[in-house]
Amino acid sequence: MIEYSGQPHYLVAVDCIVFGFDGEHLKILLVKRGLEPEINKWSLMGGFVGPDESPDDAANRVLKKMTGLEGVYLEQMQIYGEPKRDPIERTLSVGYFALIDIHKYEEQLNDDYEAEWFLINDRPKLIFDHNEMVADARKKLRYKAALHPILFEMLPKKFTIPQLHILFEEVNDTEIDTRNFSRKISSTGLLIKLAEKDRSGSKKGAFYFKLDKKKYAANAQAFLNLMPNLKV
Amino acid sequence: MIEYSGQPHYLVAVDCIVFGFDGEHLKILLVKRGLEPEINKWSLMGGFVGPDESPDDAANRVLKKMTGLEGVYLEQMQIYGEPKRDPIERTLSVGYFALIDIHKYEEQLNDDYEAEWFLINDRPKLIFDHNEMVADARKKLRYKAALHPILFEMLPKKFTIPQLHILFEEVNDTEIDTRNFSRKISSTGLLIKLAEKDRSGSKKGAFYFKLDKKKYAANAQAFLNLMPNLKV
DNA sequence: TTATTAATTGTCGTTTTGACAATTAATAAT
DNA sequence: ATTATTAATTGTCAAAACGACAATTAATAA
Repeated sequence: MIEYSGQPHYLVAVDCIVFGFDGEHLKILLVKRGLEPEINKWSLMGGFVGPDESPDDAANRVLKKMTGLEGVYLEQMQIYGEPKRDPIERTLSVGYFALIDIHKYEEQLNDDYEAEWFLINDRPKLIFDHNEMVADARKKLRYKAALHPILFEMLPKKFTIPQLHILFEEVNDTEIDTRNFSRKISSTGLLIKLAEKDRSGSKKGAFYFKLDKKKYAANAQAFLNLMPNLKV
Repeated sequence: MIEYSGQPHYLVAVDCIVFGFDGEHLKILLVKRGLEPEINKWSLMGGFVGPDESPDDAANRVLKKMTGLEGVYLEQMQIYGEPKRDPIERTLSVGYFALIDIHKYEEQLNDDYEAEWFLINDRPKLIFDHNEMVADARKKLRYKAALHPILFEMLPKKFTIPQLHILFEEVNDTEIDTRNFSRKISSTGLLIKLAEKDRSGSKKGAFYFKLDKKKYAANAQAFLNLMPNLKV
């Protein structure tokens, strides 16, 4: 068999920044690393890319293994490839960010892996360059969410406008006028109002909405301007 | 030395989609592949990631080697990692797109490498998954250029609004109203009008402009809405 | 019955957008 | 020298979007 002679070979891994929303704050899912070095330290969930899978496949596999979830929103971020980033041997890692419904996860919790949710603003120090990855993922999430309706991925099927509002504020770390927000979200035409109300949060109660999946699919690539003062 | 035992190792490469603009059309720079398999077939310029460099470093090195240019606009696109994408042995490739001033390149042309500019819409079939990479790069270029002032990177230091206008139309494959375009570009405040005129294109002549580099740097991350009908 | 609270709908002046017209500065033709 | 021609530039205006802010509504608690 022919080979590209003399070229160096490296390990290739994937690391996933898993975002969730508990109704109040943005969270990320971390695991305790299971191998040396830095064993038992907090890290992103990751794994090596196997011989018969693409990095995308690997990310989905890792996510399935550690959360039990399939078909989650997963997006390739960038590659991390500094020569010395892994002290043992050279490993390039493809960073992904994932958006999941935090409640869905709790149901399917897999206790084999020590996974835990942390507030994005109060998380432990992570191994290697994982801290940088989280910072990058957060930026990318903001960027993407300002233009595309992806934050729904972190909410249950039925959700209220106030819930969505808090989520947007959390992701963007800013206050958004409640009244203008409702109007903007409504104008996207992506939501279908349900008859049912959520009475847990207030006396009046807030109507539940669900995604119009057809329109959502059609608008996944469209530019939407979902944030005020988008133009600096 | 400790190793991650039993994990497979792969080759890691970079491939660059180099965009240029000749005043009329969008072009890409291709090279004739110098090694087996598919030797002498047209391909993107690429190379393996060396042991002491990051993928970003490698992309810059390849670009320098094949075009003579340094400090060009280079952006990581995504990783291509299907197991069978390279028939010889498994190679993952990080795709980059680059924007260069086509005239700058001509000056520094390096004849050691058989590089040639092709119209983006009339290019030869490329090896492996390079055709897919070009398609992806084009999409990404459109996306990015709709929001951020990056197309200037393909123009000379002095350029006219009509030149910029044609470039925008080329990249987006659409017609843009000349009058609204000038106004929008002016309103960004990124351009400085020069006293000199370009008289080659018309009787009246068009004023030259140059970038306000300070404002350009400040707006590199800002959202600008540079395309009409951005919202679908 | 009233006070309270949060959700929802409404108002309005300003800015942006995009379709379209008029003017201007040069050269080429008469 | 005057006029026609051409492309660059500036201008107009109605519709839509934006964003600051107020009023109303539907429930519960006092």
